[in-house]
Amino acid sequence: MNSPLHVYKAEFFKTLGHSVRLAILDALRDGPLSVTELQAVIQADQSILSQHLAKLRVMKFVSSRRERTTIYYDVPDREIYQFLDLARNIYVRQLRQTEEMLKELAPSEE
Amino acid sequence: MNSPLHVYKAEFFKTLGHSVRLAILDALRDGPLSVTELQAVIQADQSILSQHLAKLRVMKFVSSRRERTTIYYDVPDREIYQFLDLARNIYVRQLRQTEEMLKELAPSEE
DNA sequence: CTCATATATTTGAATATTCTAATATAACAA
DNA sequence: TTGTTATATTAGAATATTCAAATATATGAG
Repeated sequence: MNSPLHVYKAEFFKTLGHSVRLAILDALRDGPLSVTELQAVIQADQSILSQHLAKLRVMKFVSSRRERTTIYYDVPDREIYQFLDLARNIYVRQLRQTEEMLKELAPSEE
Repeated sequence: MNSPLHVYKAEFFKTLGHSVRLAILDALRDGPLSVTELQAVIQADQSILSQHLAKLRVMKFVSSRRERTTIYYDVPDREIYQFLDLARNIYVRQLRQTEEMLKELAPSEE
């Protein structure tokens, strides 16, 4: 049950469980960006961004390459976007379910 | 950047970021199970399981139905399994990458 | 070498999550 | 009613994660 693989799977999802890290992956959808560019797109400061990039690097969601003083981050495994899109389908349905419950609740004010 | 939706997405992944919760979803792959049955399959005690089921319920990964004194849990949105399988493809590749790095390291003992 | 720019790492406090143990609730049987 | 089984919830301690601030490193210019 708590085999290394099970733990690894959990780490995989945990790594995606932060809004800044999701924003980073989103920002890299159309190709590599430098840290400075990421800072501009996502409103987060340098240190925070660097810390989250480190986590994404450890779990191999992103790769980086230096070009002079600039470091470009990239998402080498493009299937991640298919995966994120599938996730979106699911959580949109989950949200709609909640919405419907609220609608049922509102008119009768129960 | 920290819009409610972004936070919600993160919650979605965070909910999957625990080995017991992943084990629960795995156990429910072939149909509903009661809490007692889940306890048998996954080696975790009642309270723990119940707490993790609560989190999965809140995020609508599972639904529950009572039958006399027994409560059966189910995964109503089957697309979740497609999604989990896609995740597996990705993290298996990520693990292989790490494995290759280790192989490169071993022979030369660098 | 010194300075500037870009990025990474470390440290500790703030916050969130998980676990354990105890208690609560719900359904039913006797 | 009392007891029993199945499950849920609560409370607090243990642990993990995040953030902010400070510091470190790497590269290149002058």
